[in-house]
Amino acid sequence: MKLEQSTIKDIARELNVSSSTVSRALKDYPGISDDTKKKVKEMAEKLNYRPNAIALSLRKSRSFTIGVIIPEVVHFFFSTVISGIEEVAFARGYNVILTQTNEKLAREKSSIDTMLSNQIDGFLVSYSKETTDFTHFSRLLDQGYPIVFFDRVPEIPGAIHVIVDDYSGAYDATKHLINQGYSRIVHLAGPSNLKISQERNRGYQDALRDFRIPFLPELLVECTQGSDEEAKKITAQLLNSLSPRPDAFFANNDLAAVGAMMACKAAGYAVPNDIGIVGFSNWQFCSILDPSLSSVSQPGFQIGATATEILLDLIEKKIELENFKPSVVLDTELLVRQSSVRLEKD
Amino acid sequence: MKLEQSTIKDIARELNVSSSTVSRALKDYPGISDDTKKKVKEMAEKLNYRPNAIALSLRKSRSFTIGVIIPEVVHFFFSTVISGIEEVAFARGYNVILTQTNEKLAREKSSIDTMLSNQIDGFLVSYSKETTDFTHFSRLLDQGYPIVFFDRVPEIPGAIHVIVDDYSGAYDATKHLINQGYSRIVHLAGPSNLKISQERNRGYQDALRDFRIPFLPELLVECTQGSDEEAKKITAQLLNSLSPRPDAFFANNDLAAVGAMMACKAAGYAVPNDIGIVGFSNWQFCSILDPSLSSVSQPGFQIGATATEILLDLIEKKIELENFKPSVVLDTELLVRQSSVRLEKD
DNA sequence: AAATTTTATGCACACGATTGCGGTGACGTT
DNA sequence: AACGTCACCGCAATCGTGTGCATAAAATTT
Repeated sequence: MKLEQSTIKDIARELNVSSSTVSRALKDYPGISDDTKKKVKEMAEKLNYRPNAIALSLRKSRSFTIGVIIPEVVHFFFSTVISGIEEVAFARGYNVILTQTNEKLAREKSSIDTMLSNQIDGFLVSYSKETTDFTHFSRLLDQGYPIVFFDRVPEIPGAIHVIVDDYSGAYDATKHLINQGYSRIVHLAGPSNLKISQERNRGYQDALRDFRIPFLPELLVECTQGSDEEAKKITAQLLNSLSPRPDAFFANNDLAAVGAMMACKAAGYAVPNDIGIVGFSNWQFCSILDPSLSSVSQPGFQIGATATEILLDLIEKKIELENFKPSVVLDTELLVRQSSVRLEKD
Repeated sequence: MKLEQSTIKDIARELNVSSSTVSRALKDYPGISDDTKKKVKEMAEKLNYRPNAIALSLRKSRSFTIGVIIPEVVHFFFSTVISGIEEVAFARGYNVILTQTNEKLAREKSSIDTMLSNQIDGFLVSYSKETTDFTHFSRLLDQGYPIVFFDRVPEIPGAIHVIVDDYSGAYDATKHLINQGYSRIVHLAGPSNLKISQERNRGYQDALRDFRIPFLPELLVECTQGSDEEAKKITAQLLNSLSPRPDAFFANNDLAAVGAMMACKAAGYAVPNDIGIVGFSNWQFCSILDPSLSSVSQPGFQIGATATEILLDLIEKKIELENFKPSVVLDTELLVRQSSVRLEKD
């Protein structure tokens, strides 16, 4: 059914030359007469010749394809990262093959396997929440496969990281809330096995300490799922049980911040006047909420772009793993909107 | 640097058998003794053998990879579609290679080229806004390449479509607004060259007609960009210039609906009591807005999953192009939330 | 005119896996 | 002893491209 793709041999047969001549002519090798070069190229055009990348991959053991492994696609942050990856890869002539793990370790491993089978040139990875053992990655590194980790990065030797400055982002957010006069600040934290969660937590606590606000363990709550529903429940409960009540929420992610905001409204508190809220990630919806949500923006596109540039440089040996600083930290930016700025009154 | 992958030949050499025997043993071909099968498999395990998918692709002229071409990744709807695609492809043992066109025709064509080079087994396409000529697709179809179009689909012979029932969705949304007592209903339409925009427009107008509400051309406005900013401006202007003012907005997409909502609030109108609003697509943020936004939900995941199932069936010749109905229409669902339901009062 | 260099091209093999066909030995049958 | 059968396995070609080496023809030098 499918029409045959024409090959170098077809061109060769048509022109009564050898296939090696055709190959060289197409690549403008020296030692081929301009005359035959012209003829070959015309015939290639005529036969609608398209080089077979698969054959080339086999020959060179290179596929010009990079594999991307992420927890999930339907996530604003990750989709912006993908966009950055795709952009750079396309510009430099690489393909992107994508898999999502849905936060499952088994799927992470199986994705790696099929990608290895496909002779992928390198990996871009943000690992799943289930992943606590990293030997499947370190083995790859030992074998010399280029890997660049982003966002969620493991503590294994030789791994290159592209991350954002979670610590500073969290520090700035907390500091901002303090400056706005909030003092009983809850941190809705992320899963404690993720380094990003730890860093944000650390930023939160350091800011409190620097401004001489006591850290109260009961104001630190882990939201394992990170959904708005979960945060809503937790917030409602906190507002009920704590006395005096919290007067601000710094959430590990925007959805949790939204949950907190909904719970506050439902409990009859005004945001931002009674309770201030700051999120993390700067999802698209932050600016269209009412009140609009202050959030720490992570440069997703830039993360993807930077990670890809580094990976391709590694693949093309433009940089050496040995003398490369292991992690790139991109700046976060606190975007102050309505949800954390007390209005003029009293 | 990169450690050599072990091949069938390595196993063969190690065991003093031929590579064909190894190949057959690994695949449990008949005519190989259980003894050698066992030995081969053990050695494969020991050498950490992984089949080279590239070599297999070359031999079979099949890559077990499908190409996905979409306008942009950072878009809630498309990201859910991708998720559906990835899920089905993974389950059936296929790889997904992804490119975004950023709505550029040139990029669409070049993506097709590199994918063809990579011997892709089939295409999943939602074409760019710039695309008005479809010969680059029909040529592929003529050559026998399986293509399944989704969401944005061209009117060319032999093309298979997976779409949602835009007409009914728009009809239902408009009908709902009418039932709620709104009568001067603006439609913020999409680019008129896209079929989805045309269908939604048709649903809007038919609903008006069926309920004997005159269609007023001045209430039909095209939002070419589809951003919240654009819709905000347009809405503000409409509220100012029209008399009597509009009392409802049915937007072609959720972002536009949000823009309309913001403009209404800014002009001092209450949503939903003064003005009702319904969006389209049911983006994640609809439920967390205040008031929450009614919207027509498109089953993005299911679109991706269905399109992929059909494509793989075509690839594997489980179905024939000839006797297959050319388009699958998935149901939309109107999700009624606060923004379009008048509160008890008067 | 002979020797040497240059130019243009072809041959053959490699990449890794698959597969039709043919070969080899063991065994049983007449 | 001769032949057929069967289980088991290897040879070699194939997919499309690239490349080191050889080679023939042409151009240049001596």
